[in-house]
Amino acid sequence: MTVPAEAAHAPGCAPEEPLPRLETLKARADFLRAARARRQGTVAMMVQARRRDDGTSAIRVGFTCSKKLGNAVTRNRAKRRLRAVAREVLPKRGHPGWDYVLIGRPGETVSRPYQALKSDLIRALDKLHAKP
RNA sequence: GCGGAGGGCCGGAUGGCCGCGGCCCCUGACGGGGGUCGAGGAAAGUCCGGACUCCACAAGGCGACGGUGCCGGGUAACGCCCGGCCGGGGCAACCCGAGGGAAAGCGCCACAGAAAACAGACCGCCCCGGAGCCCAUCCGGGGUGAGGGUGAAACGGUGGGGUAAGAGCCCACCGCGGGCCUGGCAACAGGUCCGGCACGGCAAGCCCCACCGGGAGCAAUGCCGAAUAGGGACCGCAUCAUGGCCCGCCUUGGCCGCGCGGUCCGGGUUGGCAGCUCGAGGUGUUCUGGCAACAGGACAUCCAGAAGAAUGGCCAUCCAUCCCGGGAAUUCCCGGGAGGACAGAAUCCGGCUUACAGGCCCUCCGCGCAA
RNA sequence: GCGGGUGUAGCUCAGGGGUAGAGCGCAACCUUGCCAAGGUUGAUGUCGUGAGUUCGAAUCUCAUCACCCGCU
Repeated sequence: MTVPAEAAHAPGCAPEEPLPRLETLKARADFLRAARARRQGTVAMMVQARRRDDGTSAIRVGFTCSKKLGNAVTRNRAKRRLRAVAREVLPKRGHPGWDYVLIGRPGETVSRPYQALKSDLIRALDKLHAKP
């Protein structure tokens, strides 16, 4: 369990080797393709993942927070927390050449403690990658 | 001290690590580094008013449709703001009011009641004549609208005189209407004289009067690139009926379509750039005019521009606030815990409305106490 | 950004100033050996919320909330 130790000095950690860059998913079609591929729900979010098989190696990630989350302020807050946790986890745990979509859930995405949110994403990624 | 009225302001602070968007500079090809700026009083609802852009462009009249509605002022404009008037509420400070016209017309006023709008008269009251010995009662004729009960509202109200009984029939006051005078720019107020009741309510029912309004909206609109043959633009010639030109009709112009020829662009879809942030600008101090809204001037200072959409994530301490335990009869101290309102720019301004934990300041009113 | 519509009984909807209604559903009873159907009777409402106009508002006016639908 490296999570507590990592959290202790996580803010200042300098990466040894250059981690793969994150790109933002923007086109509606990419979201629809990811939704048809693998998905895994957790307490605070739904994670969708898809291997692109187009030869490129970038990790792309998109975020969805619908009106069910609440008004504009809570939607923005949910999306920013998802973005923060993705930026911290995906470069190390994500697979190159995959697309990921993180979907916020009402209440939990905003109110869940940050460390729990983070372990939710790690556990979801492990399950998604383990699937055939 | 208690209770109340009006107005204004703030709406967490500091630090650390990791990040985001615009602009500038340096280094330089993917990139990296530095500097600087980066949400609100409501950014919200989209309820009004504008700026700006386009709609093939205008001028005038009539009519629809929509809006506004005491008076004066402010403003680019407004349905906003300021001052005043009138009506209503409150002991008061003060608050509330879609507040033009009901003798231009139409309509409605359920139930109850004799009668609901313009006159009439159900129970009554009174007089005369007759029937009846008289009374009671009945019949006929006439006067009356005082009394009764209904209703939200009943044909001016109260008091007195008067009368057969009554009645603005007469008188006083109030109310209503009209004339004149005074004050005021005006709404209106005050005074005086006359009339002698003749005009119930509803116009947020239709309506009448006055004033205002062309339509759409930055996803407007302009430009560039890729791509593709069904579309479109322009010019010239021809030209008849008719249709259309962002509510209808009319008048005066103007334009478009149908056919032939020529030239040019290139639909859907998708991407980029401009519009795009400096404007009736904001904030602070101050001067002049004004009761004020506001106007004019001086100085200083500030300026978010994204586009799956930045302005953040996490942590610590402090500050409000609350809870628990302990010491002191509350306030005070110590320890622990909880914990931060409503809410996120999307072309830009001026308003209105709505949401909002907690806190601060100023002015005023009533009551009580002390001096 | 612009525009439109709806809100009434558990459900679907009428009613457009004068006592809130219909159908389905629900409950009780009758009928039947039992059930269904049928019949009789009954209960049920802050008329989304708050102000205003009016003697009187589900209805008219204003504000507000929620939901739905168009156009670009």
